[in-house]
Amino acid sequence: MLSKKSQYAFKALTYLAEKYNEGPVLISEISKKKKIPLKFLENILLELKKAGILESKKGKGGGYFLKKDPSKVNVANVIRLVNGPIAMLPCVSLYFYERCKNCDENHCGLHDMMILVRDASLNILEKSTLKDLLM
Amino acid sequence: MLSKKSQYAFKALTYLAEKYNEGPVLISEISKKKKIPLKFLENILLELKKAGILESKKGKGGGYFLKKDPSKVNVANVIRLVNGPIAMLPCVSLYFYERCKNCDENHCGLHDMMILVRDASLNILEKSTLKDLLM
DNA sequence: TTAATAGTCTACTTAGTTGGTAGGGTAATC
DNA sequence: GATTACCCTACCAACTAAGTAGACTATTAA
Repeated sequence: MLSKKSQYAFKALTYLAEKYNEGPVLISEISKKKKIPLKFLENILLELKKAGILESKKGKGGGYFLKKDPSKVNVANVIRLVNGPIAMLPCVSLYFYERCKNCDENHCGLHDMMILVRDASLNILEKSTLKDLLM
Repeated sequence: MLSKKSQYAFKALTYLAEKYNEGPVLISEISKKKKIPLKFLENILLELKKAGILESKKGKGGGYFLKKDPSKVNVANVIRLVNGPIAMLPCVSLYFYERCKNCDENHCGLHDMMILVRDASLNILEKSTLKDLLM
């Protein structure tokens, strides 16, 4: 399941996507409009900035804004960043791989099945961008 | 991600699937062969029994065994039972549905995308059984 | 019929994560 | 140079995951 943090992140990102190229948006505005706790949102936006998805401007007239066009921001990457692995097992994760203990990956039915599930999910998430989330 | 508990459950179930129709198997045997903490495994097997997946026999010569043929035990159901929802959001879950707060499901791009992901995953998990996990 | 066996139950512990809050510091504009 | 608004550190309560302890109960073979 996606954490609340992830859901907040997507709400904030879609809000910023709607206002792309309209200049910086205040944290407090996003917080109010999307009903996200202000200080919690601060952390999330900061993290997104450090990951290169958002950009910010300080001082009067400052705020946050998307660094790239919404159609260039990949949904799978946002999930990995804020929520963690997409795969259901560490031993089938592409970005958070960990070897299985007590289990030979070459002879594990669960392993193989989870690769199928991962690829089915990624097939959708990797192709989707922030733009696709707008309605 | 699947919890350790879920991974243990699948290891135990596949072990029992391999020994289907060979009579009851001791918790201690499964624990030793699959390297699962004994008391933890006890809880898991009991839960699987209460859910109607396993059957048990007490006393000498007792143990646990599959109630149905491995090809009749659905992987998706085991995950729901031991791990919880398969969907990435409560508002798109079939068995653990919860309405979204502050968000209209009919006008939410994330909602729609997560339905696609859910269906792609279920398409694999609902069709798979314990038999498919054997190698 | 009783002793050994083996599952069942209740309760606890410990560590880590989630979802926040508080409050001050620092940098950029007007 | 004051104000604005981001940035950072720390803290907290509630919950979940993972595992442990120990007693209890039912079965069955001798």
